[in-house]
Amino acid sequence: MSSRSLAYLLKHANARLSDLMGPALEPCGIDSREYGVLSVLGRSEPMSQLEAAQRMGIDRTTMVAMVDGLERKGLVGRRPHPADRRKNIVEPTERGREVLAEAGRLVAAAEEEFLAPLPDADARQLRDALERLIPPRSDG
Amino acid sequence: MSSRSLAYLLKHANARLSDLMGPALEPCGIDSREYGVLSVLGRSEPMSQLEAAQRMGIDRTTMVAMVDGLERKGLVGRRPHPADRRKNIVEPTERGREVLAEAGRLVAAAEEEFLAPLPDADARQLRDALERLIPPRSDG
DNA sequence: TATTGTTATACTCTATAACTATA
DNA sequence: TATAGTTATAGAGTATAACAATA
Repeated sequence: MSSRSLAYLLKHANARLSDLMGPALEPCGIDSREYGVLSVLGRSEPMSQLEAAQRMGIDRTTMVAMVDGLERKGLVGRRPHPADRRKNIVEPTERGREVLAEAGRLVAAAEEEFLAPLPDADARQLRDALERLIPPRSDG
Repeated sequence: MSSRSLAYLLKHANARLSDLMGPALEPCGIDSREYGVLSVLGRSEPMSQLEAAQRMGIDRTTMVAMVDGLERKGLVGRRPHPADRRKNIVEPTERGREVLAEAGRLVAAAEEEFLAPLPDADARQLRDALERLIPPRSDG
């Protein structure tokens, strides 16, 4: 009866991982939200701002600000979509890909630290369970 | 390589559960944050605002506003601590306990819906894993 | 007319700093 | 001097509404 609620646990799990990721990413000059955007933009086919926003489950107006920031840092570039000039294709720059690669290693380490209290099998199962609870947006 | 990050999964798990809990609690006239405060205040010994805040991992200034809201709704009452008049003892009213009981049922149903994609054993293991990742504040 | 990007704006949640009263 | 509650304020993160360009 005194067990903590699932909402509490998820909220604080989130907070704890953020607390690990923020400092971990500092050497890269990006925060965890920017890492999220960069990894979406860098890991598959070129996509528009709207597509990227939808894949992350954030609003397109939020994506504008995120891309602005990453562009100022020289990590992504905008160019018009050749077939539909309403759209911006947003892609990581060369430097952006380097940062993404390094950030990926740092994030993996942070996740590992976060999951350290769990045996490997339990950590894998936690991830699997969350994957099943959160259906992918379009592809994944 | 295209697997979604743990941060993404936790953030969206959080969001999905909130989306379920908000509407579920509407008949009670409270939101999920108020439910959290109410359940902390109702489930163990009487405690001060600061103790409640610490147990929830939120700031004492945030707790002021939460207790204000619950007090306006007639769900909790403040009274001075008999031995230390700097402290407020905050306790659910009779109506507050009724609301808490009903809200507890609604939240349990919302959690069940959230966890529906998982077999019972996996759902239990998810909760256990999160418990181990998030150390309790003082007792639990 | 609908969609994409953009801007301006507002809202939610939370914390920090400073004050009051008590200890 | 330190602690508990309070207030005023500010910041982060997000979304909504309205506009321009394009489809």
